[in-house]
Amino acid sequence: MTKVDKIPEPTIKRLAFYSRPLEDLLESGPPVISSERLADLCGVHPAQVRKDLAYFGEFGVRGVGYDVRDLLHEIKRILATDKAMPLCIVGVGNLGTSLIENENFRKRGYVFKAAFDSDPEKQGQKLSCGLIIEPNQRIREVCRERDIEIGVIATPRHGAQRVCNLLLDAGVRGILNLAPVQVRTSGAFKAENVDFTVKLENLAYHLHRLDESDG
Amino acid sequence: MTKVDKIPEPTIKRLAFYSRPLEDLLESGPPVISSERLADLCGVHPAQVRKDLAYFGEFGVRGVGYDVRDLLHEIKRILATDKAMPLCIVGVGNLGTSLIENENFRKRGYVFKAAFDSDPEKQGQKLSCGLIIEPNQRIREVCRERDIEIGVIATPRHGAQRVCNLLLDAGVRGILNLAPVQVRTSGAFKAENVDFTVKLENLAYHLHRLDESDG
DNA sequence: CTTTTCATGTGCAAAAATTCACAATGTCTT
DNA sequence: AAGACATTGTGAATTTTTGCACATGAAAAG
Repeated sequence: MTKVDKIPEPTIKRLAFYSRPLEDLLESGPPVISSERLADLCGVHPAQVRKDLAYFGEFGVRGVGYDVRDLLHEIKRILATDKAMPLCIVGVGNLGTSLIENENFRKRGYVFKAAFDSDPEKQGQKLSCGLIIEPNQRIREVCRERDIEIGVIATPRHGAQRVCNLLLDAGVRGILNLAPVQVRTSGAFKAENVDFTVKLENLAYHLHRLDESDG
Repeated sequence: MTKVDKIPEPTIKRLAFYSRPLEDLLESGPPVISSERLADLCGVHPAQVRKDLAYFGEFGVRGVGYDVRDLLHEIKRILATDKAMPLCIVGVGNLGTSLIENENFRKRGYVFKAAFDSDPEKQGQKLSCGLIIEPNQRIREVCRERDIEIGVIATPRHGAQRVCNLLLDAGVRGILNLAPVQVRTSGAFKAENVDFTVKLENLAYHLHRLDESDG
C-alpha cells in the first residue's frame, strides 16, 4: 500500500497537523492548496509536506497543488480517523472532565464509552454525556464488554502505571497518558505521554537562555 | 557556560523527563543513580543520558554515577524551574480550570497570576486559587502590571491566534497553546503547542497499521 | 601502594530526518 | 497545437540525532 515499509514517526505527527487547516479550508477557502501554502500554515518546510504525503501516494497535481477535500480524506484514512474509535477514561477530575466534554475528540471519531474513578464519592455519578462513573475494579470487565481500544489516563501521577497495567490487561491496545510520568508498556502496546509541564520547562529554558545571552 | 552553543532541542525535552524519576528518588531511593538506571526509567538509551548531561558540565563521578540531589538541582537550574515563573491563562473552561488547580504546575514554580475569559458570565467570578476572572480586553494592562512571562491559551480553537497576538502585545514572551491549532509567533517569541488529538491520531495510526499487517 | 572494578565522558560511525534542486508533468494562454 | 508557467515528486546532499566503543578517572579492595 505504501511506498516504504517504515514511515518516519515525525511524518505521522505532521499529518495530523496538516489536517487542521485543511478542515478550515474545506468549509471556507479555495478548493486547492499548494504545498507551500499548507507548509506555511503549519510552520514547516514545503518540501517536507510533499515528502510526507508522497510516502502514501501521489495525491497532488503538478503545477496545480492538492485538492483540499481529497487530501483531507486521504489523511483521515491514513490516520484511521475516518472510523469511530472507542475510548475509556480513568480519572474523572477536572482534566478528565474537560477531555470527555471536548468537542474535538468527538469530531474526530473518538468516543468515550466508559469512565472510571477510584474515588467512591464519584462512582455512580452520571456525566453530562450520559456515562456512569464506574470503580477502577470494573476496568477489566467493562473494557472487554465494550471493546475499548484506547485508554486515557487522567489520574494523579502515582496511580498512573498501575492503571496502565489494568488497562492493558483489559485488552486495551493503546494508552494516552496525561499524568506526568512515563508509563511503560510491553510488546505491541503503545503509550503516548502528554506532559504539559515538559512543554513549559522547554519554554522556560529558552526564555532564560535569551536573558543570559542578552545580559 | 555550556560546551557548545547550540543544544539539541530533543536534549532539552529529555532533561525534563529525567527530572521526574529523580524527584521520586530524592524522597525515597538510593542517593546515587547510574546513567543506565536513569535511562531505563525514562525509556531512553544510557549513552543518550550521558551525552545530554555532558552538554552542560561534568555532573557525574566515574565508576559511581550521578548524585541524585545534585543532578536534580542542576537540571532545575538549566531548565530555570528553580525560580518562580508568572503565568496567565486565557480561557477558564474545564481545561483551563484543571490547569489552574494542577499540583504539578505549582510544584515546579509555575504560578498563575491572572485569568481571562471572553464570556461575560464568567468575568468577575473568583477561582479557588483566589484569582478573579478578568475580561480579555484587560490582557494588555494586567499582564504588564503583573510581569507575566508566559501565557497559556485554553480557549476554543478559533480564538487562539487572536489571543496569542494579544498576549504577545502585552509583553508575554512565551506561549503554551492547548487549542488544536498551530499558533504563530514572530521573532524571539516562542510558542509550544500541545494537542491531545495529535497524540490520539498517532495511536490510532499505529493500531490500525497492526491490524493491516496481521490480516 | 598497587590493582581491580565500575561507570562516566567523548570521538567517531551510523542512522534518521530535513532540505535542496531539478526533472516530470499537469494546466492555462494564445 | 505549441509554448509558457506553476507546482509536484524525488534522488542527492546536508544536517541533526543517536548509538557504539573505549579511554579516562575515581573509589574500593587487597
